[in-house]
Amino acid sequence: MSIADRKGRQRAERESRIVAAARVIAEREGWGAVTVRRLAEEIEYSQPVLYSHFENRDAIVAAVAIEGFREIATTLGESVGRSTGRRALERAAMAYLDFAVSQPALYEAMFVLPTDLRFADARTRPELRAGFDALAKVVAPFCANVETATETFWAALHGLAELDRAGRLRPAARAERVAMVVRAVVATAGESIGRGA
Amino acid sequence: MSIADRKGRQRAERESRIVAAARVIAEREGWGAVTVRRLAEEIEYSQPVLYSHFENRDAIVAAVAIEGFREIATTLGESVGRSTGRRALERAAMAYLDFAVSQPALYEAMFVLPTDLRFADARTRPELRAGFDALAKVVAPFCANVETATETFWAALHGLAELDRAGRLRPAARAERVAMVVRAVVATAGESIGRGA
DNA sequence: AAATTATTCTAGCATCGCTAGATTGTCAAG
DNA sequence: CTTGACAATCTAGCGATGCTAGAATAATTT
Repeated sequence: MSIADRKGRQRAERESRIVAAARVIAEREGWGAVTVRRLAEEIEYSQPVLYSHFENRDAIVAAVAIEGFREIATTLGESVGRSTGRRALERAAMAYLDFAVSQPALYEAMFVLPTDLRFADARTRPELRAGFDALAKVVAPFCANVETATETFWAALHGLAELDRAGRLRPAARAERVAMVVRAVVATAGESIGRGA
Repeated sequence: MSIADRKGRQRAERESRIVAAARVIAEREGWGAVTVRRLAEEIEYSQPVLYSHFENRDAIVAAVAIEGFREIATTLGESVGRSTGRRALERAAMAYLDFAVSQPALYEAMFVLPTDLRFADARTRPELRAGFDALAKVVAPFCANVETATETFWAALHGLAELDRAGRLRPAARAERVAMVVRAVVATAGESIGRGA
């Protein structure tokens, strides 16, 4: 079955070349420049070939997004490292923002463009959950209701990333805003534990 | 000059009919359904007429967005009313989220679709600033660095709105998340004042 | 009434996502 | 080696998009 294996490998490789090309073009020229014709030219095949790999253009964007979710999970994990407590919070927050700002098109694919990737749902793909778990880990020491606190922490970071990316916040104050979010999580710890849920 | 006035009025009215149609269609069927042909049919003129009002399709979206910025500013102001302190924070936060969730297409126009409306900039249009100021007003009592604190508060609300809209948070926990943000602002007050800037 | 200007429409271009049907390549059976 | 079946791929084109040039109409001025 070695020959069928080779075909399968080549097919998989072609698929990943499509995704890689989409990602590169998007990051360089924006998602508007990622057309099916352009991708076909890039991988040196005709357009219908793309549709044997992906149902439609959105599915290609979604494939890039999933790459992004995988990467942000490991990036968050690595950035935290062995640090704990407030230090871990700070590093995770900074790493999150750096990720979003340094790869805006990737981040856009993950959070702005597609809608068919469900989250708070049973069908949620594991890639989408890993990043959330990484955040939950650093938030947990400070909050009783971890799920809600993580959602809120994540939302704050996401909001900072989005508004920053859109040029709607003062770039110079980025670190200060991150520090403020971290301080907020730390400060609520006493209250929230004292108050219960 | 009454006749020229009438023409000006009619022209302005036609323009606002375009914007209104775009907004209604977007809210009912999504922005993808807002095509130039569709809008032309809606106002019962040919397509080129639209281009005598707006430079391109994006400019129509931007016009809807500006309506949104005007409205969210007054909505925030009204929701706060005479309340102060923590109460004012809570009401503003809830009003913000309600606005975003109840008019998703409008909110999308304001924050997702266009990029040519600049913010932290000298050319920032006053409509875009008013909402920010409304938030600053309720945040100010709790923070020394109002500008940064308002940016951060706004980002938290925006993140909650976006992730909520995309179905990536548990809908049932929305109020809890808002409460958490409010609590965070209140809790940081002591620290941030004590620590200075 | 004629000429000029402003207003609006018809018709079409380039490009997009996507697909049906023809064409080529591959490989086992005769 | 030939042939036939099957898989892989391409050519060509459909419908819809944003946008625009140039024709046609309406309004205003001379």
